[in-house]
Amino acid sequence: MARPRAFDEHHVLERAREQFWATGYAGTRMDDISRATGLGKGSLYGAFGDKAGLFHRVFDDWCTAVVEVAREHLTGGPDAEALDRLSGYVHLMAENSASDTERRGCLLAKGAAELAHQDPAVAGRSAEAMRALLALLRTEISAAQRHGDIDRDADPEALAALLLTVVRGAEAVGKAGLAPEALRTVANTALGLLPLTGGRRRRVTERGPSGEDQGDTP
Amino acid sequence: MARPRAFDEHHVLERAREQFWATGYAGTRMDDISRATGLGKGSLYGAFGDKAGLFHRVFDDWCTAVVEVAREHLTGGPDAEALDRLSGYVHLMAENSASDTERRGCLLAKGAAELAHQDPAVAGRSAEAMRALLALLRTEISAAQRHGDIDRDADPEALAALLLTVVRGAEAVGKAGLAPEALRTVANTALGLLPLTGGRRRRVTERGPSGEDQGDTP
DNA sequence: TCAGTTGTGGAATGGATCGTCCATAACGTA
DNA sequence: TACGTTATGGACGATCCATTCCACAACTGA
Repeated sequence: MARPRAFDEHHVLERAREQFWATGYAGTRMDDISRATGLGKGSLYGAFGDKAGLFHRVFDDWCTAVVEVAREHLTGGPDAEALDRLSGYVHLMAENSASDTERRGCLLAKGAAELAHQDPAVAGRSAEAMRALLALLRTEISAAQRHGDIDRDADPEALAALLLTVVRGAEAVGKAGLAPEALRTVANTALGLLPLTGGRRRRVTERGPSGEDQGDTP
Repeated sequence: MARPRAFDEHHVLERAREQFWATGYAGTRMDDISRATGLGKGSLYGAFGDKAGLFHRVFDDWCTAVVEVAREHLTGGPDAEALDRLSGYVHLMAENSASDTERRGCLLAKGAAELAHQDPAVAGRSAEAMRALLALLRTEISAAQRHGDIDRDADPEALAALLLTVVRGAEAVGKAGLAPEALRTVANTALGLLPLTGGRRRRVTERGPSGEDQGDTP
């Protein structure tokens, strides 16, 4: 009963995200979102409460997506390929940061930077995402250790925290203006320094034509 | 001739920085700054132009300070202590991020996150700071290689980029909510994975009571 | 001491912005 | 088809905010 919504909520959130992503929370006007989505203020406020509510919804969805990407790339395969999955994920994230020529960065980082200090909901949600990413990385590192690719004596929690820091750090330094090639190098360097065992051991930090791919992962 | 300024510019910039740091660029009102500094609008605009000008000034000073801290910790010593200087710097930065319980993060990261996409001045200044930090780290890594502490075959540029990413990444994940102990661990892990030589080789990634300091640097 | 110049604080201004309100539209149900 | 309910969109009100303006203060040089 009653009139049904004429808009696709998912589509509206997507447009709203574009706005918040480009100009931040405080820098985005509800009129911008109204124009970008084609929705009138009445519908916007009726559906999402207020500006903060809309942002929380967008931010929450983004955090979910970030963790989901990690989950897709890191889980669901044999231990024998765990190291390749880790490598693939780290390279993918570095490539994302490197190819972000517009310097928009990641909304998770941007939102946390702008609001974590003032908004407990944002602070909590971003912290939850960090914990989830850390857990996914730790699980894969343990898998690679089980298969003997990574030194069994290494602390998986510590290595996971390092890789998470490298991935998020690449985003940060990329946004701050470090050259894209340098970001790709960072992924190679970090992966090359992991305490690998036997046949997996490599020396990706050797001098040479910089930025070349070691060919182990896309 | 003419009436002299009654305020200390340095002091005013300090207070303005506190405001921008806490609430970001768009989230800070000139009234806030007027109240925080005790300066009337007339003086504020007379001295700094407008809001953007004031922010640029604050941001520029902050970037200078960030690079200066690195310079103080990384330069001016014998090659024999280069590795210790690197270790000290990375630990210091991680500790800074870990002890930032208010989640304010670093103004360099916060400003770049909010404005790099829209403001070329901010984008340029942050990129310049990144290049300067990278150069300082590379120089010290080369010094440690000359002295034989770090593997001479390693690419100093790549290792510098990695350490920069770890340092800035620690700030980012800390702001996003990763546990402070994890940040301290990250510094140890990253330093422990550097391709050290002979007597300098350590195994800081071994499992054990997590977060313990290896005792090599404050 | 007087004139000229620059600094100071806060009121005033004009435009932007969040959120509300309301007349109307679109649907299910009786 | 008539009615109750929810959606829509844009005008509107109240506030906020960056910037300007101005009357006055403080200082220097003559």
